[in-house]
This record gives sequence, structure tokens and C-alpha cells, in this order.
Amino acid sequence: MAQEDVFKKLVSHCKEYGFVFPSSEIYDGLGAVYDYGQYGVELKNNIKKYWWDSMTLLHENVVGIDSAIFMHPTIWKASGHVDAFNDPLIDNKDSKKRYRADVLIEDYLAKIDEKIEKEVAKAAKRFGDAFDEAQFRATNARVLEHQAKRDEIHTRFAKDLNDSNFEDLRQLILDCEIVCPVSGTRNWTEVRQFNLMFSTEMGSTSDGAMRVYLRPETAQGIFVNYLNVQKTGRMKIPFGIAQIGKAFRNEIVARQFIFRMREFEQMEMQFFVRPGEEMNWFNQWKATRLKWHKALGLGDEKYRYHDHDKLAHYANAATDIEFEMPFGFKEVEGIHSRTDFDLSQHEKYSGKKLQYFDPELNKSYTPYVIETSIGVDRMFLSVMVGSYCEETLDNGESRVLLKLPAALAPVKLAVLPLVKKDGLPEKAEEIVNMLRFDFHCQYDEKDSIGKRYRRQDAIGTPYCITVDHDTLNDSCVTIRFRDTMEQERVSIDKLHDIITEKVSMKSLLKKIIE
RNA sequence: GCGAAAGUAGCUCAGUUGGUAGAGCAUAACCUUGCCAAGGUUAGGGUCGCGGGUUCGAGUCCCGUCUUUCGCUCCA
Repeated sequence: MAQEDVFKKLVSHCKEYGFVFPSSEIYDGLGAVYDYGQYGVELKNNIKKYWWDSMTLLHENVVGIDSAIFMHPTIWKASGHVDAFNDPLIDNKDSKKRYRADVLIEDYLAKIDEKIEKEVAKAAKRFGDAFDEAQFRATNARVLEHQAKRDEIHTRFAKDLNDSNFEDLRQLILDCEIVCPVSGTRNWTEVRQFNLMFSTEMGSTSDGAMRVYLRPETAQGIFVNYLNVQKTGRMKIPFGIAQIGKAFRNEIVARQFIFRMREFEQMEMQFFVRPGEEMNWFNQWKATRLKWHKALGLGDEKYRYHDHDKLAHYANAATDIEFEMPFGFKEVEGIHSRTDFDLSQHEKYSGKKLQYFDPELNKSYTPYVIETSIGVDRMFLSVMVGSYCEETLDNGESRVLLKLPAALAPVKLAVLPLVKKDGLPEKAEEIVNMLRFDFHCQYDEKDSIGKRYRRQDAIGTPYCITVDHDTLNDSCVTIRFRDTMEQERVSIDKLHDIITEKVSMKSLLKKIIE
């Protein structure tokens, strides 16, 4: 089966079994925004817990925070996000070339200036020979006309740009009859500002309102709090701060299901180190993070590093951990050595000292930062991709199952009475009531036992507990394993310990520090 | 953003030259059965993505729009 078909089926599966729904579906959806359903939210929460525990439990020197989505707007100036994508752009539909709208108009204004100069030069040359009053008046009128036009355009241009009024800016381009240098046509698209940040107003409706942004990354919330945490937590360098939270990016092209969304969730950890020691820590976190992924057992060959050749302005080393999606190897996590760029920028813009006094070195410095940044939704997708499975059984039947790591599965076990009479449902309910405090359990008595097994396979439930007539006498049940379909007869008393051992995060976490 | 294709039940899809919408699976109830998607009876669920137009009549033809997918482009 082609990879694209698998992906299509996976997307359908996510919808059909309550993992992921398109947002606002009854209103035709909202582009590149998705909601998590009843099983999706459980899986997602488990992924987050796995990450959180791996950071905060396995590392004494890593603590968590939860910073607000709204932050002071100057933070985004300091981080470089405001200036990075602020140009008004316009496309010519015929040549498919993209231009900066403001540059087109500036070029046009320059042309008018050229015309004026030419007129003046021409007149000066002519009047050198003989003065003709009629010609002088005509030239003067043309120059004044040009100047008036230039001033008018300039006024409108400055106003539109200042107000970010792109409709008027486009109208100005049309009114000036500016043509595309390549195609020579005036077939223009709308003017758009490709700013990756969403903005909104904070404060009163009229004068006092301040433009604030929905954060495009969670990292800045960590940087601006790093001294608070360091001082109140008595943290010594090296130490890290972890955070899980929503981030928002106004992507131009958002595609591939939940891989690139406009509202998404990040799990970021910023690790503060001594300047000069950053490469050691960079390599260490690179290795640790890959172990975290591989511990899930989705297949080691599905992961690879992708080292960046071209580095962002803030980084001196960067690598991605990529996962093999049906549409190719794609970035799931980024590990960056961000130097002291962010903290220095915030020192500059806030005017506050953000240095750390290192008692061992007996001096102050601005720490360097290693960042690990992973997209929760991408991780979710990679887990689904790695788990989705269509099998043909010995009897020729097929089954669809999610081979989810037991620790991540939304439902840990289903308790099924073989028949819904003879007291078996009551016995099954008893077992559910015994286990429900520790595990997410489901009870199901509808349809044949085989059908119920398949239903649980489809949502990735690792264990099914079946209550039969013998159970009433010997207090034993069969436990059926999702991946092998094998069964084992065990005592009800032992169920709790058996399941605990299998679904605990502990076994995953141990693999990371091995 | 450009180009192409698609949108009909929860899912996968059919629907003839235009004549008031179907199947399989799924869901719910009952009967029978009981360890890997069994059978029977019955029920619920669709203004055919949305809005216009042509027509006596539109799921079907035309226009617009929204959403999704693929390719290119852009971004990281």
C-alpha cells in the first residue's frame, strides 16, 4: 500500500475513533486548526506526562514553569520576532513574482522625481538659448503637476503604511498604474503582511488598548523568568527550565493534518550553562533526547538527526530529530545551542541585568542556553504513524490496530464479560471498580467477544480482561494481549500488579538513563 | 500564494441523458450464540460543504465561496 494511502487512512481513523477532529467542523472547519477527541486527549496527556517526567524527575537540576501566553510586546521585539516578518508583500498573478508593496511604490515615487529632474534639466538647456514665456509656463505647470502628484502619493503611502491599511496600499498601486517589471501587467493579488504572529488588543476598547501577541514560541516565557527561578529555586548553573504550552503561528501554508497547525503545543526545555561549555551540553542533550524517542519502541530506524548547515541568527549549533512520516522524514524536535543571544537581547531591551554569579568561578556572566523544543502535536502524529497497523490474520480476516506503547495508550484495559448473563457482567463490574482508581478502564458487554477485542485494538488498548463462567469458581480471568492476541489465565488478585508493571512510565524512563 | 483534484449518513463510497437520495461497515434495541469483526428482526442518522443562477424540477448543469488533498512556491 502506498504511503499516502496509509496516511489518508490514519487521518480517517483519527476521526472515526475520536482522536482528532477538524475544528469547527459544523461550520466547514477552520484552516489548519484541529481538536482532540476523547481518546486523543488521553494520548496527548500521556505524551506530555512522559516528557514532563523525563525532564523533571530524571534531572534534579531541571524544574518546570507555566508562563502566560500573553507577554509584554517588547519581548517580541527583543527576540526578533516582530521585525523578522513585517513586510507588506504583493504578488503579480501573471509572472508569479512576489514584491514588497512598499518598495514598488517607492520605486514609482523615484520615477516621478526623475521626470521632474528631466523637465527641469530640459528647460534649463532650452532657456539658455532664448527665453519663451509660454514654454516656461507650460514646463512650470508640468513640474508643479508632477510634484503635486508625488506629494499626494507620498502622503497616502505614508498614511497607509502607518495604519497597516493594505487594501488602500493595493489601491494606491492600482491608481499609480504600477506594472510588474517581469510580466508588464497590473494583475495584482491582495497586499498581505506575512507576520507569523497573531495579535490582539489588551486593555480598554479605545485609546488605552495595547497591541499584544499570542506567543509564537514558549521559550521566551522561560528566558524572562530564568532569574526568578534561579533565585527562588536556589538553582546553580548548569540548570534547566521546562515548559509545556500552546503557541501560535500564522503559517502561510499550513498542511499535512496536525503536522503544521496554526495553534499548537510545545514542550520546551532551556538549559543554562557556562559560556564555552555549550557544545558539550548540546551533544549530551542531543543524545538524551534521541533516547527518549527510541524508548517508545516505535522503531529505531524511524529516527534520524538532521544537523543544520545554515544556522539561525541566534544559534551556533542546531540539529533536528526527524521521524519518518508517510510524507518523508520530518522534524519532530529541534535542539539548538542559542548562545547568550536571548538573554543578552532581554538585558538590552529591559535594561535589567540578567547575569548569573558563579561562586565556583567567582565571577558573573550571561549564561549560554541549550534548547530542546518538541512539538506535542508532531509527537502525537509520529506516535500514531508508528502505531497504526493493518494485519491479516491466519484465518484470512484483517484487523486494524494501534500498537501504542502501553504507557501512552488512552485506555489501559477493557473488562469484558464473555456473555451478558449468569452473573458475569456483575463480576466484570466488580473488577472494573477495583481497578478504575489506577487505570483508565472500559467495560463492554455489547456484541461478540471477538468484535469487542477488535474495537479495543482500534483504539490501542493493550490489555483485555475476559470474565467467563469459570471465573465465578476459580477467581481467575483471561488477559488478552493486543499485539500477539495471546491469552493467559491469571488470578484476579494479581491483575493490579501485572497491569501496573506493564503500563507504568517507569519502564520507559529507565531506558533513557540506562 | 499559484496550479490541479475532491467534498453525498460516524467511516468508505455508489448515484444513469437533470425527475424529491442508496449500499456496506459503524451506532442503538431485542432474540439466538459464546474466546478473536456470527445470524435474525427493528430503529435512529442526510436541507447531497455553503450561497446564488438556469429549469416546471438540480446531488447532477453554470458562477461564486469555504474546506481538504497533491504538486510548486514561501517560511523555519
